Amino acid sequence: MLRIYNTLTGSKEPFEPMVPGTVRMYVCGVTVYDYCHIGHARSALVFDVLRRYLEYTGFAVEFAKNFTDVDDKIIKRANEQGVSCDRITATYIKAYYDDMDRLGVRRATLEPKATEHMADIVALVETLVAKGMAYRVDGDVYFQVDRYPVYGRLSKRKIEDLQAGARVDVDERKRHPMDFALWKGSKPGEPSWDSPWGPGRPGWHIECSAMAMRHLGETFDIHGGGMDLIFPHHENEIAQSCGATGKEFARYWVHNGFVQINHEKMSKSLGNFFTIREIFDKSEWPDAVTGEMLRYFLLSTHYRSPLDFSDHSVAEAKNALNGLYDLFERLKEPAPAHGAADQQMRETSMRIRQAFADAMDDDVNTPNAVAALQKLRGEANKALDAGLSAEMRQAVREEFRSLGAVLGLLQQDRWQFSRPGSRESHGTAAVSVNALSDEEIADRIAARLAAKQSRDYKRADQLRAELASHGILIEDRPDGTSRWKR
RNA sequence: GGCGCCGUACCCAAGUGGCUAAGGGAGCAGUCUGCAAAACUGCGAUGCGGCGGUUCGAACCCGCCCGGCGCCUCCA
Repeated sequence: MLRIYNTLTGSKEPFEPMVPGTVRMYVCGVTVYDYCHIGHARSALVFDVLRRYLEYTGFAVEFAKNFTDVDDKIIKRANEQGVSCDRITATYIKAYYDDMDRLGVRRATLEPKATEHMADIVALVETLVAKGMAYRVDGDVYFQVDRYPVYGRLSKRKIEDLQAGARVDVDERKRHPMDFALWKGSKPGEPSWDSPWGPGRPGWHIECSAMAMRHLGETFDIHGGGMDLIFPHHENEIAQSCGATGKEFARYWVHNGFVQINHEKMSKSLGNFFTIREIFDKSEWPDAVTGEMLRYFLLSTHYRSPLDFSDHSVAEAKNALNGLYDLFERLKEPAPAHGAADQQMRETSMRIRQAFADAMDDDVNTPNAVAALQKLRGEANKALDAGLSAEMRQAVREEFRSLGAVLGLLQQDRWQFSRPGSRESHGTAAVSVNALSDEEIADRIAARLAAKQSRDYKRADQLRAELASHGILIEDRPDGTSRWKR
């Protein structure tokens, strides 16, 4: 059974959904005003993997991930570029999908947008006003923090401490410095929607409450996001949601750690961030970075730990992945009907499947899950030396496929993995310029084989060098034939 | 000032009271090979930032110290 760390209680807890067999989870998505960076990638990946694992263990998952498409930063960006907010959000939603597709992040089952839930948002604010938990000031509506007595229970802060440490300019109209906007009256030229308090737009926190409740119910299972959302965003979501319904909002709060650069948080102000597309587009053959490499890298650290991004780390991920794909090539070799190591391999495979599940059950310990996969690689290579039947080879390949699918890894064939120009790259011509066709490669390999047979090793090495210059590596089999890889 | 996190081999990274401290990458040596690649085998922390303490027993618990970081303000 899955045990997961719940920020609300500060401990790992056995995970049991409210409705047996179905998990309802909500994850804070992105504000669509710019390209996603690796930090966004990590967050998306963590919850993508959690969702995949829940499905793997048999749950149906209702997974909502929102797009924040009304926001100060969007308005600012639109004004800077002299285009509409809709134009900005459409552009970056498209970019988001492109990036996520390359990372292999699956679509959520529900992807609500704030602009499409104004009625829900307004209704929720009205409820809070009616209950005396929110008050109106001019065209704005604020949530009154001290009307929610357990405010601070998620982030373990006391209102008094916050007050003492507050560095933000306090809006004098607020009754308490920590009160936050549910509804903001709009200034001329800003996008706005009608409301009982005049034209305006929602505050940042209210949209998530309204959309989560609309799609998943007043109480649902998992709510996720980056660590930095614990306060104030998720704290405020809890206050306004629980304040409105009198019920618990999300039962398990899950937060992922940051991606860092040289041990510092990536941030725009430090100028040390990398966008996902930049990493893909700047990398060049033969060191091209693929989505799978980034995935492997991001999953090789536990989701709650900080993780340092560097080219070196991604290269290590690539090498680790390489060993796996080399094994797959071996598994494809012609094989006899019976193998001496079949039985042993079958048992090993089962044992590792269990180890993999144990790792994932332990608060989604992907580094251990990956280690299990690597362990299987070693065992499979050994079994191959001892003798594996064609059937068993296929079974081993299937094992990698099914476990890999939980992490979103190992779903490709070697060829697709190491040839970014073919499938991963989006219209990059550079890679294919000096690439050889399969036929040309086959011709040269045949020529080399002939040279080898006539003991003309000089010619054979020459042909191998030529292929190498095109990024083709030759591996000779024991029987004298060769396989190749890019 | 408040709340919290991290420090494990050359690098990345699991392990959070009790078998020889996972796994990967890099390196070195060996087997195999015309050579190479791949694969396999072996080597690699008597020690887990430091010093004390608790315990039969600690990388894991407690205290202090050193070093690094995060949140408290938009932020994955």
